[in-house]
Amino acid sequence: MNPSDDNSGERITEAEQAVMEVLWDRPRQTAAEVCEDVCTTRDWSLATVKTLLSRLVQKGALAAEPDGRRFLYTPLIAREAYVGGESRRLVERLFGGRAASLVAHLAESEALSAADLDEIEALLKELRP
Amino acid sequence: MNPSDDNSGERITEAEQAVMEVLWDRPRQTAAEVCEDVCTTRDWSLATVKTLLSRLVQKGALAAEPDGRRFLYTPLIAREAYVGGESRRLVERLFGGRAASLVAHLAESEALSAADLDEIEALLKELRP
DNA sequence: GCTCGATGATTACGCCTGTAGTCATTGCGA
DNA sequence: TCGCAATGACTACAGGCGTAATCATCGAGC
Repeated sequence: MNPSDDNSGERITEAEQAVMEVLWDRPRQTAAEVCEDVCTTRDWSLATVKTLLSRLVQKGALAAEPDGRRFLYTPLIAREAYVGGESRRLVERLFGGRAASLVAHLAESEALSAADLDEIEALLKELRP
Repeated sequence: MNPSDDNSGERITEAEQAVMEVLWDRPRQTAAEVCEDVCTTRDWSLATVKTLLSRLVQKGALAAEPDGRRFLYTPLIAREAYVGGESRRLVERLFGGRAASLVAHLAESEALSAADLDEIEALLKELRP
């Protein structure tokens, strides 16, 4: 089992993910800083960001480190873990847990470019000498 | 663009998907028949299944063909299209649209068994002669 | 013809989510 | 020291989702 596989219960929603992304990109930011980044792209108000930050702290996805009278927010779960969890969930839901089926589907539906195929092939070679 | 890419707006939720699955498996079933299948696995009441069927018809995901005083339900969107849509959405959300990254992630996080890797390898060979 | 059971439609309701306003506090500058 | 501006906490609220009860209807059998 991986550490940082803290997939403990609480789901992270799409809006929440947007907030996580900016903190994964650079941890220890204030609410205002996070907003500066995400409020432009998603057209949110600062209040919205604060709510999402609170919910994420409540869910144990973020740590809030006091810094004077405000907080610096830092992810407690790694992006790796989140991405892994979501991927596994999708594979489970849509392909009965068979990840190869997902790859097959992507390939057949032309979601994979020739370059993608190259990349995957290289990956396979690397994974087993 | 594929036909049956009727990804027209309306999202299908997880509960709804369970209903779709049994109709993808065998189309033209009544509410009672669908329930017979899904009510055991998900522990639902017939009423719940009927609600989900109604919502799916409303969303344009199912056709309701009158059969006497009841309906036979049939998927209007192909499972392929649904699976493709969901997969693309995930790749977009988590990997910035780069499907190869998803495969890489699955491989590195050991979500892919040796058998999976074999299968993918065979797939690649098949995809390009 | 009339009642009963099956069936779809309607309504319900609590929780989650997205989005945001307001309130209370508190550190900082004047 | 005192008021202000920044900040997190609390509250709000509409819409979607999961789950289900109830209602209205209609066909079949007596």
